[in-house]
Amino acid sequence: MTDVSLTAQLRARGLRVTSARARVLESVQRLEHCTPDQIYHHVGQDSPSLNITTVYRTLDLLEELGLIGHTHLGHGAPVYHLSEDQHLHVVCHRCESVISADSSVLTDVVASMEREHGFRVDVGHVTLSGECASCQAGSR
Amino acid sequence: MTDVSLTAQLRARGLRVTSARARVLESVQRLEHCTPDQIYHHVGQDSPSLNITTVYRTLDLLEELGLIGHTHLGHGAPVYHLSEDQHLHVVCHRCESVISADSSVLTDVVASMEREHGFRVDVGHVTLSGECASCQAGSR
DNA sequence: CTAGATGCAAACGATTTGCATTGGC
DNA sequence: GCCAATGCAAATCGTTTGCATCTAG
Repeated sequence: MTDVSLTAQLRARGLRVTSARARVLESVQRLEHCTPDQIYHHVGQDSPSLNITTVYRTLDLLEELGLIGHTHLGHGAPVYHLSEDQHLHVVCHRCESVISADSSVLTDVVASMEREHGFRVDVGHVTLSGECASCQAGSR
Repeated sequence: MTDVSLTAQLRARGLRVTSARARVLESVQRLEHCTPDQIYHHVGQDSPSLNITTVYRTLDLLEELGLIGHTHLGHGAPVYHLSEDQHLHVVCHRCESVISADSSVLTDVVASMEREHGFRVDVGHVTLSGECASCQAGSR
């Protein structure tokens, strides 16, 4: 289904349908939350492997097409995910663990940003950070 | 006042009170939302200038002391701000402009993350991203 | 005087760019 | 065959590390 969508989107823009594009999209789908480097290694398990540069360029393209999105969990590399799995990322800045929360917790925030600032929040791109339950317990 | 606090915090930990530390803290205070590089240049307008390495090390220290905090507006460098100006950062991923919103819009989200996941959200570290009003108008 | 702070240069990880080659259409 | 897509190497950006020197206490 994403596949059909990819081909359609590429054709619609006069871009070429290549195996690199399909393979990167599959990896994002499979790995769920993944950095460019993880995708590079995952794709590279097949042969021939893709160049890391191509992974970066393809991720940018897939994002422009609206098929994937990314968020920043912290200082490091961004993580990519399919646009269709829309959820909120929550990361602990002590132990780096990530939990996914339902994006509905932001419904009111989205509405008030829209109302007060005309700003349209992209929920899939939001990461909340703070301290998780076990780190709060441990740091005492 | 932040100054008194800095000296006190350093003394309390047996660390040294140096001009580099005071100058970096002043720059963060003055510049409001600033990257390590911007701080480096701002501090460097005086002489003698500080080394960029010292800026990084000092920012880490000031953050550990709880005097400053940082958030990630996007792909690039983090931005630092005084802990006392607690507000929510909102950035447009098209034009990169940043607006500050009152952190109270997150009150309910913070409460529900606490209740449902025992997770304590750090509001000063949160950045919402999306599309600002003028970019929405422009992209049509 | 001595440990902690700073400067300097080099290393590092993530990403981008320029340019030559390849491959969809 | 042509232009988009890819590979490759080098450049770039932000940040960290190792080590020598300096300075607050």
